[in-house]
Amino acid sequence: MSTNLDHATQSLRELVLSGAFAPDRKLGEEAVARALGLSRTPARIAMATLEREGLLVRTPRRGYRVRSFTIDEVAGAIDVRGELEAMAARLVAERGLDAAIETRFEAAMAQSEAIVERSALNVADRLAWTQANMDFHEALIDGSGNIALRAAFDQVIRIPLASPRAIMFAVATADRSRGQLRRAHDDHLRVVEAIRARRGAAIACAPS
Amino acid sequence: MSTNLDHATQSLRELVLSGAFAPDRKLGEEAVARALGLSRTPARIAMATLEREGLLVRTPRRGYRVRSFTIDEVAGAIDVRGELEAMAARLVAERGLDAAIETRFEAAMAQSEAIVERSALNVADRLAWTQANMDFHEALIDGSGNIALRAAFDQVIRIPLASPRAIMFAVATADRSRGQLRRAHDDHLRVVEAIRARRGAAIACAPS
DNA sequence: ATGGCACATATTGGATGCAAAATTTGATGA
DNA sequence: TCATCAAATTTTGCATCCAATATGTGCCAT
Repeated sequence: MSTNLDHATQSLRELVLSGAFAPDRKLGEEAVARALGLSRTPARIAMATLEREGLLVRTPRRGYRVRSFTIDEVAGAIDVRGELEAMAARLVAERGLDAAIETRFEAAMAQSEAIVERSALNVADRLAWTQANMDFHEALIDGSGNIALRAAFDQVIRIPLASPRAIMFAVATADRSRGQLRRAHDDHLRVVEAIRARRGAAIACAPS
Repeated sequence: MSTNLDHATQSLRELVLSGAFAPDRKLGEEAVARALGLSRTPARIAMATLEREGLLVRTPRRGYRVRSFTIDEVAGAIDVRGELEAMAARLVAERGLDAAIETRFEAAMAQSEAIVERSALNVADRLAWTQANMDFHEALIDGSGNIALRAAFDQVIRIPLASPRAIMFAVATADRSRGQLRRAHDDHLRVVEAIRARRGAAIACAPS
């Protein structure tokens, strides 16, 4: 089960990420509460959570505001994500693939393979590819079996456009060529192969 | 200025880290509120924050409990920290040292150098060394100029015993030999030297 | 004696009320 | 006209209150 609070936090997160509030402008508790259809108490808690996530900035006694990110900051986040994923791949290679993770890898790969092979790619295809891409990266992180790595990853992908989910849209806004998808897919193939061969070292791939 | 909430969060964090509450046991709002000398509202926000940090676990409608960490999880966190610091060192080497960071490096190095040279080390010395060690690592992260790296680092060092502050006490509980301190100090020297020489690659050091 | 059910109690989740601090507005004087 | 200061209003931060749900206890039936 979930509570209203979880829902409120997620809603507010989506609102902020969708740009519903202007960056660097004051974000009043009352306004947020109204936007969420709740009172100020859960709104306040959701805002505190988003502050910890880095999406909002709080100045004591002066409220919250939406944090803005520069291109360099986003690029930096993607760098860190790549580093963490490379580490995850090494760890998975060392530990070996357990059945559950292997299943997730294969499902994601099959899905993305099918899409890449298609002749014409519509919006639904691209969304599906994005999902498969995310599933792959999530499986990689989970496979590492390192909860600190997982926590760091979660922290980093909260930076707008740094997530595997966002990359699709970041590159030329929803118009990524099949060639790029193909390349990302091949990268993933190489990673899985290296993991299977237990060659942990020197796994690196372009962000996807 | 700071508010009561910031104090509450910090106090609760320290209480949890100090083991004031038994792990995996229910942590009632009322109890926390009393422990903090505040009402339930700020207590709840502080608990939500600590949940996001990973120190508490929440089950909806069933409250929070203190999260327990295994040895492996702590070790994993230290691994991730090392990886992030290595990345930071590379980035600093690429960017070059700006004056402010260089000053911080030198202050930390001087402090730790002075302590390592001392003949007998009392508790105050060890605390001071811990502080200098922390300052060094903080300067390294800040010097990277990558806010995502900073955020990931902050997330990881919240795992008990994974912080540069905690390492001192983790190894044989406040009885680290001068040899170990010496080695850590030398590691730091090597890192700074490599950074000065702009050799970003292959910087790695033992946790300290 | 033990398992299950109903009732009593405690606790969470959310709304509202209140005081303090900050921002805005308006007035006054230079 | 513009700056400055003060009053009014808004907003934050915290405490308390209320409803809904979970938990604990004791009784009853088998």
